[in-house]
Amino acid sequence: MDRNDIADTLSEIGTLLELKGENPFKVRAYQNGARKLETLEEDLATLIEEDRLKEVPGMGEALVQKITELHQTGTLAFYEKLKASIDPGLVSMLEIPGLGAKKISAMNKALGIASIDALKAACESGEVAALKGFGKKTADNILQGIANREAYGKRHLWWKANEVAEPILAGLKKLPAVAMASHAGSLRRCRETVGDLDFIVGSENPAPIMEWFVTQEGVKEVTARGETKSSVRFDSGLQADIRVVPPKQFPFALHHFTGSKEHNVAMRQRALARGMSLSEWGLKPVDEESFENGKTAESEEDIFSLLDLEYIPPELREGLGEIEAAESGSLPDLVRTDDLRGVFHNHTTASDGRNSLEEMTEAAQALGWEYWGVADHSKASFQANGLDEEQTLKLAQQVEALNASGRFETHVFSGIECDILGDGSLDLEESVLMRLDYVVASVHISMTQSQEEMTARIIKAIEHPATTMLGHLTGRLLLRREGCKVDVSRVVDAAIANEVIIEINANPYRLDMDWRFWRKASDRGLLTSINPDAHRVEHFDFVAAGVHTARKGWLERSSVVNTFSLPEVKALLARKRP
DNA sequence: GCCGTTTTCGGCCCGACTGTTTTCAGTCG
Repeated sequence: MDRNDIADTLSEIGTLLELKGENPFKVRAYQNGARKLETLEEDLATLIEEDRLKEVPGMGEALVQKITELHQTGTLAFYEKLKASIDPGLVSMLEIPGLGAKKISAMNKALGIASIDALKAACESGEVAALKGFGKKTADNILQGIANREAYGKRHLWWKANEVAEPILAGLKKLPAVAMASHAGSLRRCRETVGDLDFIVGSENPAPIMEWFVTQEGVKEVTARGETKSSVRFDSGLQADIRVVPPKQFPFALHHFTGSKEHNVAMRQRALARGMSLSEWGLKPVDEESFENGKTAESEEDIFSLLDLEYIPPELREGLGEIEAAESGSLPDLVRTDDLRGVFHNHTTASDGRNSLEEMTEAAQALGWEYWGVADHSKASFQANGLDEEQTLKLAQQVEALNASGRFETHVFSGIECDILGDGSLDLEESVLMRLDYVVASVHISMTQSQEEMTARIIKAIEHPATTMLGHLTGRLLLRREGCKVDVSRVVDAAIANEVIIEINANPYRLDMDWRFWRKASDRGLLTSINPDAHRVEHFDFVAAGVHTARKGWLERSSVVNTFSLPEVKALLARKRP
């Protein structure tokens, strides 16, 4: 069993123990162990073989034994026994908001409820409301939760959530009662999808802010309304929370609610090691009763500074080593959207794009870019009006003529998004591909191959002498479709060995290759290009989402080729065109 | 279940909000 499967099993053990009413800290130990396993720097097999797994923080005797058993045999007696003792229906009930292990367990004991359907029936019949500790309101909320789960029980694309959040944040900042305001949570950390929106406001006068917030356009339901904290749900199902705190507390609250949980735990531990207690309320000596005489902070920068740390940008706060890097002054100087000087991988009306070569060039110039590259589809993408050899060369001639005309200051590179066929060969003649400035090789067809087949196929395409970069590695569409199965580590190795760039496809539904792979890959020397995969001029804006992916992957400008100047990029592309 | 020069036992973050209570438990973040 590989480490991700083992991590899933540990996490599930945590959930099952919770339903059993086990010590919450034991539950946390399992969940922490699962996470540690997922983010292991070293190879699990090696660690087990050399008996060094116990050196990983959070891995004690019990976890090491269980992980070893799972790794070597693929099963775990403890887990099988635990699983058999708990009805799987109870586990699914945890997904209903407002229901936790205690209530589920209570209803199970008193009424024998062990499925969401049974729960729904018991709520409707009044049985749940009659239970001690429950009431009509609770039963109604459970029913509402079941209904919401069906209608809304999903995450939201960062891009779309941000479109809702931006006007709210702008509106909040204009309110007279508001001293300062920010978004927080996974939205601020720029995760590819977000569960809900979080807003933190600094103010001495919360009442008018609450009133404004719950009456915003698009608010369908006010799910909580307090003096300093409220929650609303929008038509789209997206939920938004707001918290108002005194201005003095704002930086601490902002830091706390930006998270991640793992980052916060590490920050608190760091504070404790210095005899201090850190929370959303402030930073104070451990032995002080209140935060009244605690440290003051004007901004998040001050909080990090008080703990002898460099400022950690929100995108990095995932508990993946950012605090250690901030301590040693080795945080990356993260790439920014305004570092970009151009983009590759874009489409025009020659294949399935909406705008012409000239319109796209004009838009690229308006963005201040020094260059952009046209990479229309190749003929295997029949549905996208892909180009054959003759059409490809014709488009390249048009590009050449446009550059020569001097109509635009922005230089246009001629490329192609060439399909990687089922056997790993490229869709167009090598002689044609070599005459273009660059080739983006992408998988669009035969997406359901086995991991072994797909990995070999992609590596073969990487080894093709004409390939400049690899397009959307897995082909995933967030919240819609899983990507194809591929051994990322081997693909990255092949790309480095063959001087091939792997793109960050910045389409908000793709963000592929995933940020989780980038830190390690760039450490090994892999370069990327942040590509909007634009099919119309407005899509150039997608690069902002791609930059988030790069930042979450710890990337600096030096790893992102489209931050390079025009001469530098020309030299880079020429490596593949001897 | 993990951890430790204050501890091998007793902590492990804790406050807001909700609903059901009549002073507090459960959930959430």
